Amino acid sequence: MGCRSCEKPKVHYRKGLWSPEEDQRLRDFILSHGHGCWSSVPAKAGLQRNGKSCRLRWINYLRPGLKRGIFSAQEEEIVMNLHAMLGNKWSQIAMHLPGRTDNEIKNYWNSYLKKRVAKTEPSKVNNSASRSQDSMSQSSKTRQLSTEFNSKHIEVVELSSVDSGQSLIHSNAPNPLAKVLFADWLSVDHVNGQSSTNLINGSLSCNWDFNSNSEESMKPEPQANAEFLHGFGESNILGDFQSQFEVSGQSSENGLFDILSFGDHDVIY
DNA sequence: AACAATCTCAACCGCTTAAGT
DNA sequence: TACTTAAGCGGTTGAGATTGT
Repeated sequence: MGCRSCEKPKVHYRKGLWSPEEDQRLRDFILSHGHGCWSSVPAKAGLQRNGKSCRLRWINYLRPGLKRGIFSAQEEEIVMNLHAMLGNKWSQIAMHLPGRTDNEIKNYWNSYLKKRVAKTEPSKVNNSASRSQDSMSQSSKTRQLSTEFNSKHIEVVELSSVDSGQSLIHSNAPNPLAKVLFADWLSVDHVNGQSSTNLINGSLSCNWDFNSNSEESMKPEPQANAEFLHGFGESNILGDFQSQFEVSGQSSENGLFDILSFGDHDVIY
């Protein structure tokens, strides 16, 4: 992973909250060039931030596909159930909540859900995260997690391997390209038949049906597609990717595009 | 109205892991 | 094989907002 091309200029990095200008610079840069090596992004984008800060800002705030706003009851339930099974594995929990970041889930848990759960079932909370549970009950519990977001179906990956400490994500040799691709867009990287995204002959298809009564379900920004997929330009992934989605020319005020709708919670960029 | 307490959430920190040299 | 470095993750912090007194 070492990246020789990454310069390390001795600059005094800015800290603290990001200004709208910084956001715009970072967003513009990544959408047109991709992030590549994060440590080189600040210099190239003209930002006085370190790469880590840029990466975090992108992932938690600027990245297309992020769903902001309050958690739905279904999302809450998913978080609580997954936390009961996984503990503080926020990134794994986030995989099952498209558009939510691990940071967001973590904050939501710490500020709200933890207290709520503690109030309702104190004894259960104390034990749940650290102790393995009956695998059969976990399995059935997991199936209950197949959740509908206001009639829009999301199938949650089965968690039957949690007891043994195995990865939550079923790995039927997923294509790493597709994995990165979707992880970048949506933090969803379970790319097998159990999940909502499928890998077919090296290309990526999307079966999400969050919004079956509209055409808004998946609309990656067209120009960003090509540039955003840094390092993937020579594969056929891009073409496949583009062909899978109906590309909309509609843009929002800030120059980005509607990507997803989740029931009542439309995501606007 | 003023202050304190509490809450929220963006961002930082430090550690671990993976991969390049 | 050891070293280096980027990326990822979870814990923590702190500023601003909100609520209570």
